Amino acid sequence: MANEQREYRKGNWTVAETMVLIEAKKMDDERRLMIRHGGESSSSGKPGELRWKRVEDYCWKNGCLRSQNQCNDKWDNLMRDFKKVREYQRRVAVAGGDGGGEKSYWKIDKNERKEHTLPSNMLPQIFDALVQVVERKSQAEMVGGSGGGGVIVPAAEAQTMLLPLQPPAQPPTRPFAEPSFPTVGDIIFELSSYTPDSDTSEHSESPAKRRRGGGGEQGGDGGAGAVGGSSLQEVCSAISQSGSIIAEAIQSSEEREERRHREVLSLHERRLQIEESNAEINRQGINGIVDAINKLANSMLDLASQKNQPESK
DNA sequence: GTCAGTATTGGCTGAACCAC
DNA sequence: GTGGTTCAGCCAATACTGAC
Repeated sequence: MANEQREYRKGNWTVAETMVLIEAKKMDDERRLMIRHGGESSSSGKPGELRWKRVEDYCWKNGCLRSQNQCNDKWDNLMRDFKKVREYQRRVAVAGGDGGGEKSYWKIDKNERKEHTLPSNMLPQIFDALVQVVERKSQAEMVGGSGGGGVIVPAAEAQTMLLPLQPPAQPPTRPFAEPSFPTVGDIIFELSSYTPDSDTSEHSESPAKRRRGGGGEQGGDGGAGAVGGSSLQEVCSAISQSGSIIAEAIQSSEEREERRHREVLSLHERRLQIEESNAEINRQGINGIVDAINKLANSMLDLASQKNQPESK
């Protein structure tokens, strides 16, 4: 089907393209999970149906004209940056948040980010989208287990969901936003990182990370957050679970909305195409009729002139 | 057990951009 | 013009997963 030669776009990825890629990856993850959990016949292994090809196709359908290799590479780079930021945010949370020495990633400037070897320009909306994909994936992979796990609620989402009375301070697309008001997301972040089974992503986290084993520097896995009383743990995990439930509800409703929006757009496009082709058909039809009438008129004139001639003689 | 596909990470290069 | 930075793109290495 997609055998035609595609002309792939080059150059920097726009935010829109990146969001499409993240969406594509999310869809693909969902699809694979469905397959894995028996939702579909396990045709996942079709040799011809390569994963990144599907991602590429999805991207093309949504206006992101990149090749599967480009998508793969971009995703790699995205994940690298994302993990750095996420790790930093966790450290900040564990160290006591803004009260302590370190500030949230979103509150530090470019130079400070550089000092921490963090990406200088990770956008909150992209980070949020990645949080949704990564956390959902790791959660889904744990399904069957307690399922609880600490969910990292994206900063922007947490703000909208827990502070409904906030004025619409954040425009739909935040150019290079640094959330200026208190980041509830960070608070949830903090809570999430305290949950007993906090490191949700560590479970799914890279085989490679495991392979590089030892991972010396990050020694502070799991147990690092040794929190005092078990009651505190319970409260934290309860809050975190509630947060995850709310986040999931919001997320699924957003997804539905988005899907509907896309359907409406594609319907609109199809309608325009049909209208255009109708107009074209009408034009051709009218032209045909005009031609026919002209021919008829001509032949009538000919006929009339022929009839007139013998009489005149 | 083998193999193909995939995920992840690290390293490198080249182009584009920016500050000086 | 030059040097530094960022990012896309490419490659290699390693390990996991699922099919056979």
